[in-house]
Amino acid sequence: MNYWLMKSEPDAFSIDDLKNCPKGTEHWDGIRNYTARNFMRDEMAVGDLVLFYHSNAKPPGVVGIAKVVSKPYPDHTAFDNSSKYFDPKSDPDNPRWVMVDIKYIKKVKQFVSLAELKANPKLSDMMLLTHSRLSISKVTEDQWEEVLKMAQTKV
DNA sequence: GCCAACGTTGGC
DNA sequence: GCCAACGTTGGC
Repeated sequence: MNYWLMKSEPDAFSIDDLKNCPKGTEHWDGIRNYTARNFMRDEMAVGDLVLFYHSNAKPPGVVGIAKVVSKPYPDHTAFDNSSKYFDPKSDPDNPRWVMVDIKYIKKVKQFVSLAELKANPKLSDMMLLTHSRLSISKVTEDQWEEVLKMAQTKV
């Protein structure tokens, strides 16, 4: 069991958008960063839990909990030249980019802003804070429990 | 809208 | 393999 934090811009895809998907499940397409891809491809497993984070929001922060519900599989948007995620270098016979399916679990009871995360000394090593531009980051079990405590939420 | 941080690309 | 140029992310 691993824990993750995944960012999404609420203007593009919010926690409510995920909730409103059929079965609360959507594929997490468009990851075009090797570190984030490698996490999905090599380490994510069905059942892993995810902090759903709104980036480019006012204010940014953790808004909900989701779950990984598929193994990694090729990100087909890389092959679609009408997609904004089109990547001509991704060969359908050897896909460069992968995605997983994410399922809505719940919103947090108490929103936890980036400022609050930064202000908590127990979270100073959190990958979100040390790798600020990475859209998928790891969360340790201790960090997970601390963030859920701040969010007054249990899974 | 600005810009710092930083990942990627491509020439050499 | 180095590194300058460039593009993107995302907080503010």
